[in-house]
Amino acid sequence: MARFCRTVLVASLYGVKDRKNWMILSQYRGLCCISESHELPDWFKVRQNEPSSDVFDSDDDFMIPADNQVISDCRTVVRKVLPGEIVDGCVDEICEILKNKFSSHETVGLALDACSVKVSKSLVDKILRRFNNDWVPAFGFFKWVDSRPEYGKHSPGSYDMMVDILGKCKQFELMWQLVDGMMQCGRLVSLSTMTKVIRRLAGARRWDDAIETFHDLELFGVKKDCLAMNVLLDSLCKERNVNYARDVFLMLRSQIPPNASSFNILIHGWCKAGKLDEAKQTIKEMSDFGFTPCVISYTNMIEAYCIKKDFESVDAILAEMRCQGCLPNVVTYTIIMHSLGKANRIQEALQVCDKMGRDGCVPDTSFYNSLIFILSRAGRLADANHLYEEMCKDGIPLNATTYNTLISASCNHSQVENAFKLIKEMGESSCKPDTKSYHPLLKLCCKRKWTKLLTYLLLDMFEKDVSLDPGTYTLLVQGLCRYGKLQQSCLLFEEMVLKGISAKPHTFNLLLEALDRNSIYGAKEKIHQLMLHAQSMRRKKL
DNA sequence: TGAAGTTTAA
Repeated sequence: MARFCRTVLVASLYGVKDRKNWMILSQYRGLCCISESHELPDWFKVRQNEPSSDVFDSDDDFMIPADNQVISDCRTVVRKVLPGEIVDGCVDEICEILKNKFSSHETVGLALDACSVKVSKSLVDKILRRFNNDWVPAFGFFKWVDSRPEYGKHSPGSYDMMVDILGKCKQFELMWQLVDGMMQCGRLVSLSTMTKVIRRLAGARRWDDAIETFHDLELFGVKKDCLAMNVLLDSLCKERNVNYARDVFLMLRSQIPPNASSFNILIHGWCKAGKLDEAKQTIKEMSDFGFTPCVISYTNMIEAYCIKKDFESVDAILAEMRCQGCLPNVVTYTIIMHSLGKANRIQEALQVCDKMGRDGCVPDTSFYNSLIFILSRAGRLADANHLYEEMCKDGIPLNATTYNTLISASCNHSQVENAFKLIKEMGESSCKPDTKSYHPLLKLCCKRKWTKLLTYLLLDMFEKDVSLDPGTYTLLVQGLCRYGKLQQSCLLFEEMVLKGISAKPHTFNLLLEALDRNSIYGAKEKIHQLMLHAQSMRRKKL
């Protein structure tokens, strides 16, 4: 029954020559949940090099429907099909509801009141993980659960996840309200909570706020110790403000004794910023303070020279390490091999593998991933695939990066079917596909104007709860616009802005120019309004 | 993600 309804729905969707898919995708994501297993639709099975305007329609006449009839029809069908048949546990039932569009997090609760599932702690965490890019449904659900008398209190872990989601989506006012709420509920705020707050503030370039939060830690019952200081230093360094990190460090170190990590964090910050003199100076300070520079300190320096392609200096540091009795490890070797590969020095890169073996250092997943990357970049996709097989055979665990690297390589070599095979395998393995897995395929579809395949991929993403992140929206809006799919581009742009994701000025301009060129003034006005809306939202956030 | 390394990025 379920399969039948899905088929009918999908068929009717594709039957209308793509016109309404985009509206449905944008307006009613729940549609995608009706499939129990996913297969490639027939039209995909035609090979890409066989000309078939029907399959890879490069000029479909997409139109926005005048009313929302299609959407409400789909809702009716989906509702009829749902109970008991397709819903696999409470998680799916709740996701089904949460995938609708909500104007605010308050309205989410009203929609959820209609369902009668038993909420458990693990269910809350699963839902939060699935909606970690969509704060409105996540927060609405979180509040709704909180209001149910039988649930009790959220666990500190769930609170921390929610804090992180709000921070990631730059909802800082709500984030602070939640932290205050945690304070009122007892001693729920921990260093882990405040770590999320500090990292997200620094990530939004609110460096002063991040520093102020550190100074206020004790108000939240969290100790201002070396561990907390390191979180602040690391957040500042990772968000490219190593100068701030240094100032904070100089200010704090008389009150809070640093450890070796504090120095290594700073060394890493300087190295990433390409400031090698400062990095060397910090290594000296580290020794003066009584900490011996370790493999991490040296590896940071090596990475900085690798970025500059200064492999002679890399060798000099390796020699110095040996003198100090500090042996390079798999991380050191990965960095060197990767950089040689990127500098098109493949032979030398491969020699690193031998050298590592002689040192008795065992390759790990990241090392393999790196090797797969440089081999495919050098056009040796067959060797890369062979390595992947070797990993499977030798029991070296694969991770999402292994798959994502291979998918991207396959797309770059126009091996679309291999990319699909990998994404399918991924779904069946323990590492689930994420936005990065789909990214290269989406990009290729935009470039080749494969609208149907693109629609299929988006359906597949929604089905697997892979939410679109800002990068993917940007890719789609720009990609569709560049390749002449202006209306689809506008729709996605609208969805992006309404979700509170800030678009880059470049994206605005690209769209406006294209609409101008095509004299589509109505849409131009609409995009302009959305742009103003986005700007005022951004101002509110600041 | 979080004291160092791997994919993605106009």
